[in-house]
Amino acid sequence: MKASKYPLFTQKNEPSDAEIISHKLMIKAGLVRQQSSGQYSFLPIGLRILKKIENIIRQEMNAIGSAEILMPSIQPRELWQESGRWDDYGPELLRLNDRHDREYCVGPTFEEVITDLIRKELNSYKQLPINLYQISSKFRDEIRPRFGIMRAREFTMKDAYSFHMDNTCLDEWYEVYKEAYNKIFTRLQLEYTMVDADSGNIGGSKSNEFHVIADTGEDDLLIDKHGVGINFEIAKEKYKTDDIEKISSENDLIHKKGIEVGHIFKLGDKYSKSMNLSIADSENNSHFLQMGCYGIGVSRIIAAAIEQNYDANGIIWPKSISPFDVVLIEIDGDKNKDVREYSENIYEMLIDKELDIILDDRNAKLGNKLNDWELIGVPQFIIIGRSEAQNNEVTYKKRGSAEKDTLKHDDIYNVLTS
RNA sequence: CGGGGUGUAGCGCAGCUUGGUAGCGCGGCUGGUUUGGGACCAGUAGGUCGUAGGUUCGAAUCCUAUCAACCCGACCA
Repeated sequence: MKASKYPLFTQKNEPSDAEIISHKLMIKAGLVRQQSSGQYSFLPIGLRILKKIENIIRQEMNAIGSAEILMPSIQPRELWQESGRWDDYGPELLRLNDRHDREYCVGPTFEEVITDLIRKELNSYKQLPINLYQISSKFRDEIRPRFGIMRAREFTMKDAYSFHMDNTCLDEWYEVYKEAYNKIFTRLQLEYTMVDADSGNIGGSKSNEFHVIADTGEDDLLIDKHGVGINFEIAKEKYKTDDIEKISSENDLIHKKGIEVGHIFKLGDKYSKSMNLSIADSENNSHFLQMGCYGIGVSRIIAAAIEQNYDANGIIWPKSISPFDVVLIEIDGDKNKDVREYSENIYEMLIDKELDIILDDRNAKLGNKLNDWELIGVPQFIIIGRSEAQNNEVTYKKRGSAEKDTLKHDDIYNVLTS
């Protein structure tokens, strides 16, 4: 990727309608642009980050044997009436009619659609368990969207669904997903915690939330010394008081703010019963399937990661989700043929080694380039000017540190990947 | 939905109190001088002041309505 041909949309001025740091930086660094309330276009850099997160999730879902599918976002009223949620879900469900005046909603979640799919496809209990997931756009008509993509109306979510013959199997798979979630958030290099949670209008018997810890989080968490936590919403019921300070001091719990980025549920037979998803066992006795569902707010993770990783100059991406592994900045390459050629050589060499690299060959000053990439948050810089080109070396710098090191040509790759 | 403030150039803002037909910074474009951490000089383009109506000789400015996005609250995987 060459910056001269790659549209960057960084801006110097603070956006006027952004309140929290992640929102401000996402606008300034040119990751997203607002289209209307709670709806954002992803610009090239923003989409690269989204795809990096998606791919980590995809790999870990595939690793546990969950298979990727894709379902339609516009869903017929009939399915939602079967589950009872056409009436229960409320105004957050965006409803619309087609040209034949048939009623639909824009999917905020997909229990109905996938339950319908499985009841049509499932022939035998021997096919169970079934584990499927998708990564797609969801729409929730929030009362008040806010904080940029943090609480958007349209957002990218990974939702997985599991189908089981019995509770024991559901319990086992619930733990498998839980473990996969721990792997995902560890790979994303985020400080996070899992808490017991309220299952809300998704329903079911048990649920756990995964929160990225951040002061700007909208959820109150109570965490014990082993890192095990509970959402304040259910702590209120458990301890029969609304006083969060009282609960935390009396029970030796630490109060922290969290951004909910994942939520897993044991649904039990809520949807299989209402939508009649059942199968005969080996003795020909019919059973409603046990279900689980497992969500991750993919786009929200971008904002959450920024809330945890930034400084006065901009974003600082964890290596795992940075839009690029490294930016190669040439100084006056447009005027100095040696610099340009040498930069291109280094660039080609690193591409061959499959690093995600962008060569900033724009006709701009060094300070401008550095400021752009510090704002965007790429974790590693290689700088090439006249002296580097002459001496067959490069200047290496990490995001967030003022220190600059000189690297010999042969050491570049090792340092970048260490 | 209740409360609050806000809509003026791509972005950030001033002008409004006290009506006289728009200005600043950033960004853009052209030329020149610069160039190892956001350069400087000169020139230049870009806005029927959210929209509609009203008052007035005259409205960005006053009045009414309306729309939009933002903040607080209720609500929310």
